[in-house]
Amino acid sequence: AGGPIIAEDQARKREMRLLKNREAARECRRKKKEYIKCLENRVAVLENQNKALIEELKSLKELYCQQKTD
Amino acid sequence: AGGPIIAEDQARKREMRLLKNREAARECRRKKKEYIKCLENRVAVLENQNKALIEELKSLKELYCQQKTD
Amino acid sequence: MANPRKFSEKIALHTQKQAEETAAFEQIMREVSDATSKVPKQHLLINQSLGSYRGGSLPNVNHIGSNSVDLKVGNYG
Amino acid sequence: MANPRKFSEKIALHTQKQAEETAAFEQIMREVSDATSKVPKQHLLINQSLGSYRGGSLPNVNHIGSNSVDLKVGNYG
DNA sequence: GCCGGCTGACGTCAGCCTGT
DNA sequence: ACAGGCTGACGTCAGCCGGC
Repeated sequence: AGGPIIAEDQARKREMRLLKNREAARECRRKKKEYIKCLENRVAVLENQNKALIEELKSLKELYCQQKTD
Repeated sequence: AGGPIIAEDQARKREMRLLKNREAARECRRKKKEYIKCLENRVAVLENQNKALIEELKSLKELYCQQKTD
Repeated sequence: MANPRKFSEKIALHTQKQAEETAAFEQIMREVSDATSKVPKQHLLINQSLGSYRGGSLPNVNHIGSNSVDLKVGNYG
Repeated sequence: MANPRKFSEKIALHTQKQAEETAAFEQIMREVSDATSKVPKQHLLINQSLGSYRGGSLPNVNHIGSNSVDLKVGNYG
């Protein structure tokens, strides 16, 4: 009868799904890793900008206070 | 003979390792998730501080320029 | 050493840096606020109403269950 | 909408915000630099040697293979 | 040395959301 | 409704590194 034939089709369908999901999982892990690197790099950039802004604020404050005493 | 007994010990050793590694994997995934949340929260905090510092720098610059014209 | 393997140490390093940077941030904000509160010369004008408005909406990383701490900045007026 | 599921969209949002913030950062730095370069009154003193030193070491996230861009800040003197 | 704790990477299952 | 793409979470294997 046609039973085993249908079973073979379902088996191939399942293997296809597993293969697709396998590759998708690899790409997903890669993207997640890249996202973490993006976050760490963004933290580093914001850190440097914060330090530079604070230093600039200190300098400008000193200039402002010095000029205020004139 | 003592063959099967040794095999049973090795099997229990293996199951013990698998169990330990299972729980370790759960805790590791939890810590990784917490680390990502930490990074995202840190980015948000640095973002707000950056904006506040830029606004403060703008205000102080205007005050400095205004007083410079006296 | 600067980039540990364990996630616990990474979190510890980030929280420590965040605490230090927040302290330096609040300190410089207070210093600038104190310096600008003392009126320049003897003008005595109250021109600080607009121009120093800090009311940005917070980024809101996850909105629920994000364990966010110190997200909003204080008003150093 | 603000917190997409796909990692690609998250990365895109972060890179976009980083570009905007970097532009605003460089702009305000140039403005302050231009405002301070014009000597206050007619004093004409060169007192800008010390006090505006920017030479911090960079955080250095991974030191290898981190694809770090725009990590160092420029010298707006 | 070797052994155990943590983590990187894999494949699989279950679930959400979008487009058809 | 239903199939398909992405991702969250699981268990397993392999590998690194610190402590015994």
